[in-house]
Amino acid sequence: MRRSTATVFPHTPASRLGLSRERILEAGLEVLDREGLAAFSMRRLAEELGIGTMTLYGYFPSKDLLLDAIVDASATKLVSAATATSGPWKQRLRELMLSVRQALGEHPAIAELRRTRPLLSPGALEVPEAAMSILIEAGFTKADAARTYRALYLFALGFAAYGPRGRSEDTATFEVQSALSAETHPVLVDTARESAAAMADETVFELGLDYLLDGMERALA
Amino acid sequence: MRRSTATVFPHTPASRLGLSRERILEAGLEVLDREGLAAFSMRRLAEELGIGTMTLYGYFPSKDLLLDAIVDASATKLVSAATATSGPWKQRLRELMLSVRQALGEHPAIAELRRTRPLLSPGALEVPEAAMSILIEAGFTKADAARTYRALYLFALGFAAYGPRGRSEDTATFEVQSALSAETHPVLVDTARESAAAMADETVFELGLDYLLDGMERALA
DNA sequence: ACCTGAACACCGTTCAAGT
DNA sequence: ACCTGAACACCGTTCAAGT
Repeated sequence: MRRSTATVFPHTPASRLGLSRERILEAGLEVLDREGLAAFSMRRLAEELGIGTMTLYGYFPSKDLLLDAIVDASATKLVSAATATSGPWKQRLRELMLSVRQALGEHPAIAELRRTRPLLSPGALEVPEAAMSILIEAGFTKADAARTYRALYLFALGFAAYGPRGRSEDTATFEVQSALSAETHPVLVDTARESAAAMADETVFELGLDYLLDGMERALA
Repeated sequence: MRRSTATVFPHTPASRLGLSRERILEAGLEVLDREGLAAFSMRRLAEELGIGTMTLYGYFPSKDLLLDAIVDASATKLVSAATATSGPWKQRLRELMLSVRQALGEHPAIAELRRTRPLLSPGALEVPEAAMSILIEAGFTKADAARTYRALYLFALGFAAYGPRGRSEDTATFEVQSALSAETHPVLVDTARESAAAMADETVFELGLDYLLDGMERALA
């Protein structure tokens, strides 16, 4: 149902203000990136574009559908990354998941939005198409390939949504230490610096991804 | 700063309405579970409790701090799960992560809230304390143990926040198939049933967890 | 002391009107 | 045809007042 936006509002009206759905989506993504989902409102976006709030409703029937369209548009950009290469399956899958993670990481608000908006536009499906192709070639059954891709994707989403968020390592250290006492949490106290560093560590994605790929390799053998 | 709630509002006032912070948190979690974060409002919660909206502000200084307290309270329940057992490190860690996943899955709105609320209350720290202890015993360095736990935890959060959500397998199949064409997505079309099943499959968590644990074992060797 | 209604500055969206 | 202000039913929170 939600996907019918494009057919309900099929073409750009002859705007007197230089408006178009694309222009609105672009500005919407900017506001999301800059101020976050919580600050995103129809009134705020209209102000950004210098138009009346209700003008937006000539291009998108609701805030929800506008957000869906922003998610779709930003997902389509993944296509080029997905159309990659040849080589050993582990390496190809690794590169694909790294590009997924990068794409998710560039727009943190998008990852948040995806929680309630499963992504099924053609552009967004390039990644699972490529991943499933690699997995089946590697020797997984259809069912195992699907479940395995799902595990990889959920890890990438988890990292994008809950991973490092600009917070500095020092801040994290302070936060961890101030909540601890040596009697109740001896190990965490002893590893406070390392735990704080891990929270800010972007390479945790690659660490987890390599654990997953190695575990997959073992399951194939 | 956010954690100072408890000291700013240290005790339950002598309520004429049988109110207490605990009672409010309990009702808040019920509303979150039943209606989701989007529907949660101070007015809605007050209505649920049969009190004036502003009465809530005598117990919690803001909606944000009330939500923090709900997250903390629900996290503390994990303690018992964390105080588990002996045995091989893989098995102990596996059980611990399964209990984390179960706890996160029982209250989906909590997983959503954690996105912007790092959890540092003493109760919530039992799990990382136990996990780090197992990992160091297994032979990981402090830094690798911290990064590895982080990867495991991000996978659990990803599954809780983005995993199966009651949607039936049939619905998922329909949604996947209706977006596909055989020319552009041959593999997905060929595996539509399996891909849809994977989206609804609760055991994907265990699959990914076992991949991670096997990969970790290999890294130790 | 505990509790609360009115009011303010927000929000998404309907509807009727303006060009 | 495209664009929009007023109005409605919401929201979190301040403030002053009620018991």
